[in-house]
Parts: sequence; structure tokens; C-alpha cells
Amino acid sequence: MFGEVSLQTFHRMPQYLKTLYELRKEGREYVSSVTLAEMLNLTPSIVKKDLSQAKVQDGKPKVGYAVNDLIDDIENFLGYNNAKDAVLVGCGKLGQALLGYTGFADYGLNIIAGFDISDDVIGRKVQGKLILPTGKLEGAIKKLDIKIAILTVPQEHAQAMADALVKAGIRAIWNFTPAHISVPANIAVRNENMASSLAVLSAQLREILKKENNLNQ
Amino acid sequence: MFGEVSLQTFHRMPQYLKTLYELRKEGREYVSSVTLAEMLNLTPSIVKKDLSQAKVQDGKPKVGYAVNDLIDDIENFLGYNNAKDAVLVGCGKLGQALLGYTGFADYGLNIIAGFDISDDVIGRKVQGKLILPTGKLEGAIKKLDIKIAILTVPQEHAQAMADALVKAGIRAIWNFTPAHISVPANIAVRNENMASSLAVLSAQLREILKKENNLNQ
DNA sequence: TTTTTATCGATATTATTTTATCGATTTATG
DNA sequence: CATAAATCGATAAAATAATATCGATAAAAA
Repeated sequence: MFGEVSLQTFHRMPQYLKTLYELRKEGREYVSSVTLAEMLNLTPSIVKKDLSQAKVQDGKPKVGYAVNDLIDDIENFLGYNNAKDAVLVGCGKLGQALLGYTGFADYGLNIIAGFDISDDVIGRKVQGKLILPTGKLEGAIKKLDIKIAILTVPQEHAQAMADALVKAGIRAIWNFTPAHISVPANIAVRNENMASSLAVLSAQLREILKKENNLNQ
Repeated sequence: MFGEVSLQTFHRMPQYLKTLYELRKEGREYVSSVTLAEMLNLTPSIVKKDLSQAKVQDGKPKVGYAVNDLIDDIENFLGYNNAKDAVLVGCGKLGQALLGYTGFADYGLNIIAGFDISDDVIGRKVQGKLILPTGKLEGAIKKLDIKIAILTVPQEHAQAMADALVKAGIRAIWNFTPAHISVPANIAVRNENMASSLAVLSAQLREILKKENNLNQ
């Protein structure tokens, strides 16, 4: 899907990175695919295949991968180094929670400001991020050449706001609303869909409970 | 993975449901796999295959599926009818945002209360949900036989809290912290991992921009 | 120094998921 | 009432992803 790299691989990359940070903290210099696989509940094969797509340096037989080099390579692969500016649109509860989320910086994402239509929040600061009126959105996007928008408006405004964002020049939308939004093919969309996550969790739970019931009979 | 039904299928189910609600609102009685596929950017084949796993009633040739019946079947399949109680642990910004999120009820999830260690929030109400001290967590879980926990504590406490929850009898953890948590095999975990979502979004964006650059040369 | 061991990276195999095909069937049309 | 059109559901084919295998090689042990 992305050149050669699969979506699943991209999903796993941050997990490797997280584990590697921990290992570095413990002073580990090398780590094998077997160890990483065990720590993350994966197979060594998939770890090796995934890492082969991000890394520059080869792993060494008998010892594995150099932790520091691998961290550099994955960070680079994921673009954590060249910080990306983003706007956040819709500063209700969830929007403010995300505005205040300090973790984004670790992933190379820099929210430059929040935007909202309500005078109740406009002008306020959340964790140092100013909330501006929606009217200034298009100007900010164009002037600062911002490519990424985080969408946290009420779902009934999601499509209209998405349209406006695309018109203003946004190229990637991180959609936290439950609404399904339609965008042109040359715009990236990522849906953070609670319903679908919950569906999977419920299914897992049901399966687990069913298995237990079968055993207890 | 879950009996016969794939994880991807579970992910798509709530999307079908959402679309079906819209169609019902418009007064549509029947809908074909072709229409659903178009609305959701899928293929008719996958729609038919997915629906075949959730539905009881057969679709009719020439007209498609009865919207109302299909809604019932999917709701039932996903367990939206028999509401599931849950606790939310960690009432910081994100936790409170989720506590106040009214959409969960639509998915059959009922958060009975929030839990936190801080006196600043204990006793407060967020959208009608009371925040209780963590000390009362185990008692509540056992007394009310609660199976699902939403985990929104600071990441450094994630593992310890997960352990406590499992000990108290929780069977499914919806993990909103960036931490990777380890649990016994008979516990369901669903990670709402911002980093991995962002990694995928960035990758999509990069691919799109690259494609454009190639064209413009 | 030789042998053993652990691991990589490439490739082959297997499993899973998606897509395409096609006969059967229902509704609408001439 | 016969024919055409649209769709389902089952199944076959293709694409994708995960896993297993294995020769090469570097480090450690004998």
C-alpha cells in the first residue's frame, strides 16, 4: 500500500520504538528479533521483516540489532525527527484533552493552535496552546503551509469542516469524530473510531468468556 | 480469529451500522451491497461477505437487504443491545473527556463511574458520572460484576493499574495510555494507540506528497 | 584454533483476506 | 406472460500478510 511497506508494519513500528527506548534505558546495546518478538507478542519472522524495511544498518548474527542505530533508523523512517505542524479543529472536551496531550511532540507532531467557533473557549490557552476563531483557520493553514488537521468537532459538522479544511489546503485529516467523512483521493484520512475499537474489544471479550464456559462444562 | 469472523470484519461492522442508520433516517427500506460499498469505499464483495456473518435474514435479489432487519442483526451481532457496564480509571483530561462522551451508550457501553487517586477530582461529577477514589475500585468491580475497564491513567501507572484491574476480576481492558501492558492470555486488551495511528497517517501523507512530486516533474 | 551456538537476511511456504465470477432468483418491464 | 435487469450467495481466484526454513556469519566456548 505505501510503496512496499504494509499498513500493519507501520502500526507495529511505534511499538518497536517504544520497546527499544525501554531497552536503551536499561543499558542494552543489542537486541535480537527473538527478544523483541517475545516482548511484543509477535514472531521473530515478522519482527525481522518489519525492521528490514526501516533500518539502514544490518543486524549482526549471534547478537542482533544495535539498539541505538535501530532507534535512529525507525525514528527517521517514521519522520519523528522532522516535526510536522498541525491544527486542531473543535476544542470541546476531547479537543482540549488532545490539545493538552504532551505526547504528540514525541511523535514529531506539533499542534500550533486550536480552533473553535465558540466565544467561550476562543482566546483561552490549553497547555500553552491558544484557541483561535475558526475564521482564522484558512489563513493559518495557508500562511504556515500546514498539512495535517486533527478533527474533533461535533459529528454533525465533521463533513463540512473536512470540506473546508481540504479547500484550505490540508492534506491529512486525523478524524476523531464518529462521522464517516468523504474526501478527495489525494487527501489522507485516518479514523480514530471508538465504535469500531469497541466492537473488536467486545468480540474478544465474548470469545474469551465463551471459551471459559465451554471449559467449565 | 474470533470463531470465524475476522478482526477486519469487526472493524467494518460499526461502519455499516452507521450508514444503515442514515439510510433508515432517509426512509430507505432496502439497500444493496453495491450502494453500501459505494458509500463506504469498499467493494460489494467484501460487503456481502461481511454482512453474511452478522445477518440472520437473507438479502433479496434485485433489491438488496432490508435496512431495518439488517440493523437489528448487526446490533445484535455486536452486542449493542445488552448494555455492558464499564469502569473508567484515571480521570485526567482524556479520562474526563471520555467520561463525558455520550456516544458510548449508543454502542451498548455504560460507564458506571470514574476512578482516580486525586482529591482534586474525587467527588466531582462529569456529565452525571461520579468520580470515586481508586480504593473503591475493586469492590465496585466485584459487586457489580463489571467486565470492562477503560484505562486512562498516566502511562507510568498503566501496568500496575492493569494488574490491579485483572486481580479485581476485569476481563477486558481498553487501553488509552501509550504504554504497552502485559496481561494474562484470558484477558482482552485493545490498545488505542495514538503513536501507531499517527505513524500510519504520516505514511499515507508522505506517499501522497511523493506521488504528486513525481507527477510534477 | 576449531567447534558450537545464536542470529541475521533471503526465500519458500502457508494462511488469511480481498476481489472476481457466476448460477439462481426476484422484481420490473414490454 | 415472457424477457430483461439487478442482486444475492456461494465459490474460485488473486493478492496480501504471516510464518517457517535455511545457508551464511559472527561471537563465544572448547
